[in-house]
Amino acid sequence: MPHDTSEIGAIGASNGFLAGLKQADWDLLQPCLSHVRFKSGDRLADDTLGGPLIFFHVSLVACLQFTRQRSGLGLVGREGLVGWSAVLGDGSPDEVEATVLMDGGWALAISVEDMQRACLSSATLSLALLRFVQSYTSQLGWMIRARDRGSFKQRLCAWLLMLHDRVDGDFLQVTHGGLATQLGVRRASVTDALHVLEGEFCLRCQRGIICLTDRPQLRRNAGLSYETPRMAAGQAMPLKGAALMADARGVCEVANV
Amino acid sequence: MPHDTSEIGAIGASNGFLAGLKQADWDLLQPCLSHVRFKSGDRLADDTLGGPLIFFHVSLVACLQFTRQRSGLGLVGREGLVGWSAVLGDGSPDEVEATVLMDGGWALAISVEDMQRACLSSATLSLALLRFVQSYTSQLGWMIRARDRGSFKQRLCAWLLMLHDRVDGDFLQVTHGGLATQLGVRRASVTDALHVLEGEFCLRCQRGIICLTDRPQLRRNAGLSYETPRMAAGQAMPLKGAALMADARGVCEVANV
DNA sequence: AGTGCTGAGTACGGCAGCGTACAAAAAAGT
DNA sequence: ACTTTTTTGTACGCTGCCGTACTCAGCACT
Repeated sequence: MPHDTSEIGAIGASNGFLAGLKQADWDLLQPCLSHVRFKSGDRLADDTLGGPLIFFHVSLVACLQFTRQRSGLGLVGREGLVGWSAVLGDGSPDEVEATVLMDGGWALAISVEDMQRACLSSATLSLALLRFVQSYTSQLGWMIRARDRGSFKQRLCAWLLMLHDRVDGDFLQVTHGGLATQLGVRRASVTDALHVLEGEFCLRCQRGIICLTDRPQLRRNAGLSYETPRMAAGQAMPLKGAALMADARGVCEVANV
Repeated sequence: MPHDTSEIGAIGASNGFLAGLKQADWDLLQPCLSHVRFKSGDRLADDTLGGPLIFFHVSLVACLQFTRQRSGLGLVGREGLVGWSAVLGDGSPDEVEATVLMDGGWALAISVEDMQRACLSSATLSLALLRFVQSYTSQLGWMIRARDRGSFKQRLCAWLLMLHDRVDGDFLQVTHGGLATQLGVRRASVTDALHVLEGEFCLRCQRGIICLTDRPQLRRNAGLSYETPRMAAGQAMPLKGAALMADARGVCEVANV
């Protein structure tokens, strides 16, 4: 579905990766972009349109996981893209799949061939891609640390905050069961931990919805596992609340985590 | 494979990343390389020589971890390099540090400026870098999954195999305590698990040394957490034993993991 | 109003891995 | 030969999270 380029141009600015590109690189990609709408549970898969695609998220959040595995690996929202590994052109099917988390989202898509062509013709574009993947590795790394050192409550807070950063408003459309899958624990564990957090007035739960009410307290709970990868992605992601970067250090010192 | 009569040329071929470069890219890097020797416990840090450096491992294995954190993130051996994040030039000090695992290793070093210059002038070089980082994310991802789904014994096997792949011979120069740090568990847990594996005749322990004696059995223990990231890195890493890729599927089916 | 489904609350036994601690054995230093 | 340091062996109680299972409350569809 080709679209008016001016429209896409305006929209491109709302994806962190695209917005961060040099003008020349943006000009390379823009003609190839089309936009696609998704709903919760959709997979950002290769075969949505004709060939394999890469998606730049505009208003959706996807969780990544290995195909057929249940562990969640990380989140990608409007700061980035999914499908990048296809650019390398091993031809092998992507071992990671992305699933849309909430309704009402959409993204800009580009075919893998177009992206490859663009990357091969622009080193700065390739490096921009590398920068994004680098921030993703930071996210992965901290997830590992969180599993080693942290309690489940900590990880839960970090995950909720990461999602919150990538969404408009304070309402997260997720179920306890969904969280459990992402975080690799029992559904009951999620319910319990959420009740604790509700007791700390960090959030409120309704059926299928979690409303964050006290971000600072959540961040204190989450500790570095949230702060660090957020800083890595921060340049490309509009931050929630004011002066968040500035007081990251303070938050962590208080929490001593 | 790039070739050259000079010493560094011959040596470059023994680093998986460098060996996989196109001739033109290799020509860009080669004049800037110098080699550096390390011993166990050294950090592959920015200030080893004058400025910040990137290291292509030739005969050493480094474990990555967040600075001042004890969780091990992953291993990089002669298939790759460390310090890549500096190429992106955020200027911020690398949040990840690399520590040399065993004695008698050395690497080729290049200054960050030289590497940046080379990457900016060659999209294929940048993409090669991206490919390596991509294989690293695979390693990280499977570490996460291993922590969610697997037992500690599984993770231990995977880690030993990953190290084994990156080393000459069957002797791993690591202590139980070192393993514990890397894997984020108690030293006693390592000792116990190793005894179990010794009972299965997978390996033998001496003081400070572990000798692997039954790789297939270890792989059966490790499951996909080892097989998959190895395939991702495999192109750049000389594989240990014969026909390893071919029977990966078989191993995993038997293990049902 | 009736039916069915998904999401959430709650419980209980079990176990893997933790924290801590202490001692023996092997290597290294003097 | 003696001391010091590092590495390994082993134990005991604890706890966070698991697996399972059953019930109840919202919401959708007819």
